[in-house]
Amino acid sequence: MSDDTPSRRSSYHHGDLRAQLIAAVRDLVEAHGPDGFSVAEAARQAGVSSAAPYKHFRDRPELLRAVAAEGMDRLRDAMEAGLAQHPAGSLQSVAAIGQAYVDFARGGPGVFRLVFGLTEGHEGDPLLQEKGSSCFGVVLRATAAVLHLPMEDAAVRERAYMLWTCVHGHSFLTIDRKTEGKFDMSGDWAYLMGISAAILGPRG
Amino acid sequence: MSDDTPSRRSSYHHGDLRAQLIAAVRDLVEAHGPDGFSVAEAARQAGVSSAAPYKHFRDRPELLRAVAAEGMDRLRDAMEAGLAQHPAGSLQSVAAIGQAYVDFARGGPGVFRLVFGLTEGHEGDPLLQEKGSSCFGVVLRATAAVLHLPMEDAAVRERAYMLWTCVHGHSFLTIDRKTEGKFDMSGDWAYLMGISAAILGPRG
DNA sequence: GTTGCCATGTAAGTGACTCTTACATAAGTT
DNA sequence: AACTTATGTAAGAGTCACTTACATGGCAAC
Repeated sequence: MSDDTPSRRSSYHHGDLRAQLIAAVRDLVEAHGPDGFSVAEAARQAGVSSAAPYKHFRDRPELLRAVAAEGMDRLRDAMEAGLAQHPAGSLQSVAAIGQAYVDFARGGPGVFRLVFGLTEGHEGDPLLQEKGSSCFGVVLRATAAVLHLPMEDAAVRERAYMLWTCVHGHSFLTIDRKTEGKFDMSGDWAYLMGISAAILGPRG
Repeated sequence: MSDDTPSRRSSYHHGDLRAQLIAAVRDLVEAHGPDGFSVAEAARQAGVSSAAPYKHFRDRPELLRAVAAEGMDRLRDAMEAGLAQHPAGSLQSVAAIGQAYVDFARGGPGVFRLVFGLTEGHEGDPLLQEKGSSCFGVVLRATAAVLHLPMEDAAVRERAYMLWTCVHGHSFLTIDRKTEGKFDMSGDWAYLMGISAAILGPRG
C-alpha cells in the first residue's frame, strides 16, 4: 500500500498506529464499502493484533468517524480550490464547486457515503456538523457573489441550498448507478452549468 | 408488531415465512438501519430457527433486495398518486411527485437508504433497475406535460433528471440530518415549488 | 543509572452473526 | 403405500466487535 510509512516494526510499539489505521480504513471502505470494512482487517493490514485499535479508538464508529472527518476536510479543500479557479460571481465558479463535489464522490464513493451516510453514531457529532457547515459556507459564498447579495440574505441561503441538493443528489445517483438508462450526460459540466443557470438565473 | 399474520404456529411448517420475514426485515431496517439488521433477529421475530430464512433467501443481500423491491413499488405508487392529485402540466403536479418522494424518505429512512444505497450486491439487479426506471418514468411524464414536449425529447430527459437530483438530494440531506443549521424550510412545499419553477420555468 | 509510571502493545476469551451441513417433518403425487 | 419435494431444526465452522488480564518499553523523577 503505502511505502512511506514503515510497516516493518522495529520494536514492540508501533509508533504510528493511529494514522496508519485511518489510512487502512480508508482503503478498506473504498474497497468494500462502509459496511464491508472490519476493525480486525484494518488491524491485520497495520500488522498489529485485533485488540490494538481499541487503544486508539473507542469503537468501530469512532474509527469511521475519524475517516469521515478527514474526508470532509479534503472535500472542503477541493471545493475551495474549484471556486478559486474562476472569477468570483460567475456561474462557472459555482459549477466548479459542484464539479469538485462530484469528483470527490466519484473518486471515493466509499468515503463519500461514509461522510454523508449517518453511519451508526454520526448524528450529533459536533465536529462533523461543523465541518459540514464549513463546506456549505463555500457554496454560500459563491452564491452570494453571483446574486450580488450578502451571505446572510434568505434568498442566498435558499438558492445555495437548492444547488447543494442538486449536486448532492447527482453525486449519489451517479455512484449508486441509478442513472444508467435515465440520463447519459456527456459530462458533468453541462449538467452543472445547467442547474447553476436555472437556479441562479442566466446572468454571469 | 403485526397481528393479522398468525405468529402462533399450528404445525411444524410455518406457512407464511417468506412474507413474514420481509415484514420483519422492514421493521428492523427501520429501527436499526440497513446495517443494524441481522438475519438471525428477523428469524427470531418470525419464531423460527436462524437457519430457516436460508430456505427462502440465498443470503442476507437477497433478503434485503426483496425488501428494497417492495419499497420501490410503494414509492412509485406514491409518486403516481401525487401526480394524479393536480392538473396535468401544472408545476403543482411536479412538486407533488417530489413531495411523495420526500415523504417516502422521511417516513421510512431505513428502507429509503436501502432502496437507493447500493447495499452490498444491488449493482446489476435487473429487477431493481427496472423498478427505478419505472419511478423515473413518472417524473418524465409530468415533465413532458409541463414543457408540452414528447417524453422522448432530450430536453425533457434533461429537466426531469435535474428535478430528480434535487429531490433526491433534499431527501438524503434531510434524513441524514445534514441540513440542520443550513436551511430551515418552513416546509418542503416551498422548496419543491421553487425548484420546479426554476428548472421548468415559471409557467404552469 | 535506577525506579516506577503509563501509553501502547498482545493473548485469550465471550457472545453474536452469517452461512453450511446433515437430518427431520409434512404435504402432495403417483 | 412409497417417492419426491418443500420447508423446518440442530449443530457447527469461521468471522467479528469488544473485553480483560498481562507484557513491553519510553520517559520523568529521583
